[in-house]
Amino acid sequence: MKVSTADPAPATRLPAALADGVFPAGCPSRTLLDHITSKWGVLILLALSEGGQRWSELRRRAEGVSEKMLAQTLKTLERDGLVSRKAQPVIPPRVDYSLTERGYELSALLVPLVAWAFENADDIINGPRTD
Amino acid sequence: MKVSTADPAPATRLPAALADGVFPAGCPSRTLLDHITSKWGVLILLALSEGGQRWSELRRRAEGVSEKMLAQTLKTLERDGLVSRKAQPVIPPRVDYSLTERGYELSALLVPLVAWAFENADDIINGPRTD
DNA sequence: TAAGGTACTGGCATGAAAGTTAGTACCGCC
DNA sequence: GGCGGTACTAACTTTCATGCCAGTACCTTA
Repeated sequence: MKVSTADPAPATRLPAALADGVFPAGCPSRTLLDHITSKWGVLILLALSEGGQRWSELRRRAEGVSEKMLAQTLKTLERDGLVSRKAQPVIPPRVDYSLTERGYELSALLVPLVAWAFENADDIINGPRTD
Repeated sequence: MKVSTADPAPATRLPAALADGVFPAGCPSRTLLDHITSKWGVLILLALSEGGQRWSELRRRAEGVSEKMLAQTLKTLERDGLVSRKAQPVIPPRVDYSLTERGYELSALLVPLVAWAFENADDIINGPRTD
């Protein structure tokens, strides 16, 4: 089945692995995508793309995140090997989070996306449209 | 407040508009990001990045999507000016969906992300990890 | 005539995601 | 001595996204 017939040449191509261009339902990439494109996942990865940060700073930067969600998201990202957690056994607890190498790889792709969203959001959401 | 002190130089930078690197809660980019990083939003944008397609083909390619969710997601993306809908008033209904110029802009950023996820997913989710 | 395909819409139900609140352990500050 | 800060976890509740099913309108094929 031929899919692209006479369309504006897509400079970017889907992974060839997709037989017939179908995104399989059980595919692990679905899960991973869910993690990294989750509401708070994106923001946390973005925040960390600027360098290691502490719990409380992440809370401040991802405005509106609850402690629960921050903990949960960080745990998921850590399990996925995107974020590394370094806890120092000092008396007021101090934990630093940072991106792993893999995390940086990802954030390099994520940052332009968010930057684009940031630039276009106002136009699109509040838009020139009046309806 | 200095954020990045001695971290692996991030080649990619966040939009400078972010004061203090804080992602504001009420920001329209949050909404837009929610739309494009939604479970089905990503897949539909990706599918369409290969060219215009019909309703039934999108259903097949975004495996597991329900008709309701497909309709809803397409409507949101259309309202955001990312997808355009062309309905032909023929007798068995025929509707073609495609990306707008803005949609293509976005998909150019989205495709590498998904490709990366696709490549790394197996490793990360089912992983070399045994626990 | 009945089934099936196309492109939907709407209602009800449910389950997962998210928010809220409270608790922990230890310390410094006033 | 009590409050606040740090970095969480756990229980409870609410909200919402999603799923499932049924219906529509018209045509084609069997």
